[in-house]
Amino acid sequence: MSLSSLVNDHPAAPAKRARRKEARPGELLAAALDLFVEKGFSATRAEEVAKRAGVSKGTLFLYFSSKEDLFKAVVRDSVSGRYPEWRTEIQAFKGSASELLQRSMHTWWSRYGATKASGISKLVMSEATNFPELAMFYQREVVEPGRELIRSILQRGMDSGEFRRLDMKYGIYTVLAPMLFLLMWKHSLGACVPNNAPIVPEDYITAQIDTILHGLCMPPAAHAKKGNKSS
Amino acid sequence: MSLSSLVNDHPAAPAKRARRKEARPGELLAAALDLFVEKGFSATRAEEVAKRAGVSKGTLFLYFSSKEDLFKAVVRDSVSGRYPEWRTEIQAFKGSASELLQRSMHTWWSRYGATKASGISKLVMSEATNFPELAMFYQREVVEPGRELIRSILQRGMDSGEFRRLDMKYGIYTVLAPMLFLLMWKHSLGACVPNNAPIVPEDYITAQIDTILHGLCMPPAAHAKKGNKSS
Amino acid sequence: MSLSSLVNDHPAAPAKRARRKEARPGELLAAALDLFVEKGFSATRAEEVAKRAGVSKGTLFLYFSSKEDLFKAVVRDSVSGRYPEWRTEIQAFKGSASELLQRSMHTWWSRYGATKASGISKLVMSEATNFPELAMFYQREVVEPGRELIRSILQRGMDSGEFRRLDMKYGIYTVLAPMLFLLMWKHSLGACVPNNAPIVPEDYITAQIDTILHGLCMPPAAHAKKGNKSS
Amino acid sequence: MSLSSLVNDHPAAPAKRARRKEARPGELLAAALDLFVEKGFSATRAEEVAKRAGVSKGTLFLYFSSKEDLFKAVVRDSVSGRYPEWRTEIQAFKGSASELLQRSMHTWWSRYGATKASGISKLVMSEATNFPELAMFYQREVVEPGRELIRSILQRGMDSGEFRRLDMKYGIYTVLAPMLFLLMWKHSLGACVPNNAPIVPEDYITAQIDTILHGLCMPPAAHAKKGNKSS
DNA sequence: GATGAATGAGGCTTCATTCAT
DNA sequence: TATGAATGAAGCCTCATTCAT
Repeated sequence: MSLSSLVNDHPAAPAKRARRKEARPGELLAAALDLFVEKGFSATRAEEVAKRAGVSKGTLFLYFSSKEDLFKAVVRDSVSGRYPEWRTEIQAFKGSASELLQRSMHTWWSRYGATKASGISKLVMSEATNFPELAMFYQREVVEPGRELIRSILQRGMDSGEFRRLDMKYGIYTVLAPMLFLLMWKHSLGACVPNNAPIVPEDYITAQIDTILHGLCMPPAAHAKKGNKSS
Repeated sequence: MSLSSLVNDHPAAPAKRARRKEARPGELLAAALDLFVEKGFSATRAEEVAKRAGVSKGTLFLYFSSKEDLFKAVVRDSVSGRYPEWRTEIQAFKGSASELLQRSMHTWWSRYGATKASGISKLVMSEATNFPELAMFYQREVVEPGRELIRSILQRGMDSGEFRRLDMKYGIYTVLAPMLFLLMWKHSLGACVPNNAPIVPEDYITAQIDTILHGLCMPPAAHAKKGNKSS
Repeated sequence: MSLSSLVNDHPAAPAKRARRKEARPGELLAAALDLFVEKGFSATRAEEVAKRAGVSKGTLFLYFSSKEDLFKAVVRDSVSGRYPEWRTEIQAFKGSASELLQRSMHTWWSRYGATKASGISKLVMSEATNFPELAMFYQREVVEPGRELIRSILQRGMDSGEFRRLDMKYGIYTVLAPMLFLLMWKHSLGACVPNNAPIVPEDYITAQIDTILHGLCMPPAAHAKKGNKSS
Repeated sequence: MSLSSLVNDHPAAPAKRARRKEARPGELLAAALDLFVEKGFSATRAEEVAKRAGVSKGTLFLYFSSKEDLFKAVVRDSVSGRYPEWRTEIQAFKGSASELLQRSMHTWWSRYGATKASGISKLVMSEATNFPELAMFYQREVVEPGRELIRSILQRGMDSGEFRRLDMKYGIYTVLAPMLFLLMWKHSLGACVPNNAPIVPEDYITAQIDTILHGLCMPPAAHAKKGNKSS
């Protein structure tokens, strides 16, 4: 199973030889991705992007008419159409819905969340109000399909009787929220606040899955001595 | 129970000329809150804040020594500084931990999440890497105390046997993640994407609480007796 | 003998009792003198002057129409008409011209150069090009009379045969240059450069007088073995 | 003997469009020198320097990271950095110490004092207290080496028996003071006061040398044989 | 007269963007 | 195409000066 990356990894470099002109936009996008993720939109200097891409400032504007344009291109470029593949893998999964959910979330982290590329999601959320058009694009191309995937996993559990019947509209967020929270955390406070007990993403996810699946409350079978919600 | 006002309510200016030194900081803070939430920290122009507060550029710097200082003041004014009260109310709460959790989350929303002030949390997460000092300030003044509050609720449930024993370190995020996700959503994608099925915060929270408490899985023994959302 | 101060010392305070309105300008001038000398014209803040004078910023502008105006007033105020007195004392001096020169220079230092008030001379030289009118005033009121005094001392020495006959026009600078140099040094580089061998004004003056009177060269009587200028 | 050029002579720009990166710093330095000397450091506007150099405000900061940096560059360019050459020439001089002193002082004037660059010395003394770092820079780069040069001349005269033995610490000022005084005079009072008998620098220096070497007093033995200015 | 809150021109500096080469 | 020097609008902040109280 390979819930492959949601972000293009610019395989550009044909063989590291006679590439140049054709590779330019890709190199610029890669450099811009790095810097936007690292420093945010407004703190990223056009010249720095150019330098990291190995070209001059002027060249950058040959390919992108403005810094905003570059940013939009980075976001658009980062979205790859790998959902079909992912969807296929999920559908092909043999095992319980719980297992599928576990696998999916951990894989999502290792393939996407842990990647620098995940910074794009953080970036889009951060800059959404300044780039509404981009937000809509991202919503349409990334969020909705992702939601759909989560929905399919939950549906599978409900259909099999493994999961309780929940309002699907909000049930999806049970999975989505912890993941996006982790992303945001990693790229914001977690990245700049010294912390003696930092979040270990794998442990975090494991713990979240446990609660997502079984809840905080003692199971009713355990005849809770006291404190049960309805007792 | 009244988790009293989590947010300052800057009342309208006294008259026209009568507004004096005492009112200025509040007016500036209110204007700054509006603009920071609306456009982000970097994109907000000091002069614009002043103008919205009805004063000149220079006046702003009479009350806040720098834009960053202004931001800190907004955070303090809008977000932190109310924890002691909230803490007291939580400790005074009579009822099960589940009920406390429910009340706390709903109240958190109505008193903070639903207000403009909540945009600050989104803002800090968005701009944290550019303003590490601000991020640390927020971490210290807002995040840590908030975590402590959640911890106290969960501990109460565990002590009473109502909640399962969880690793507290990650257990906290079970509560924190859905709330911060909602905030981010509201202020980023949710704010600029037309949606025919928008998240209704109260319903979202209700649903999240249900899952947090009971999990997605069917309870092992109690055959479908509970867990149906509509039952 | 008292070659009294060239600068007014604001004897203002009538008896430290019912002074206020009448004393204001004087207090402001005194405060401004301090600060201008200490920090220069442009680095001195109007508000700081007011604060040191114990009044509000507005009051300052009640008495002086602008910061430039204040500066001019400070300089004009600092010039007192004590030359007649000084002149008298010099004329009354009994002793050789050499002794008179020595006494005059040392006294000049202790009564004026060592005083904070000497900063005015430095200030005028520093700001001369920005305040030409002030420079002319100072030239007329301070420099010319001072030059006249030096001239009288030198003339006395020449008349008595004690001094060589020199072109008086430039001879004056033999005395003036070392003194003004000391002033400048004290208030500029000497004031802000850490120095393990700082100039001790009294020693400096003593040494300068020695050279002024006897020159660097070995006296001809000593049958200079070699290196004599004209030998 | 040729105490070669103490000052950079920024030759005119090559053409009109051809002036490129190599010429810019020199043009900016020349413009800055003009303005700093003319108006002082604080009163000189960065934009004005740029305009006089024929470039835009932004270009200035392409070459100098700040106004202070620009000033340091002016100092380096106009004043220091020529000492080694000068030192060599002094050491190579064949003749008496008196002659060396004469030549050095007159040359110092024609090569430095008479040029615009000398305004820098006046400027530093004027603004030293406001820019301590600048003052220290000047002290280190200009004053100390200059003092060393004077010391070497005096030492030579003492070693040869031509000069009396003096405390070197203060002896240096015998030479330094008249020169710095002349500089100050030229750029402050002398520059803005109409004068019907202005100082003629060459005559001033000649006269000062005479006194420095032989003093004001009649030589003890040689009855008026020398010391007359015109003899 | 006295106050001190308010003003706003103006300074330094940054940086996206242009354009001559 | 590519370059990188040049531009200049715009941002933050200061502070002399004004003016309502």
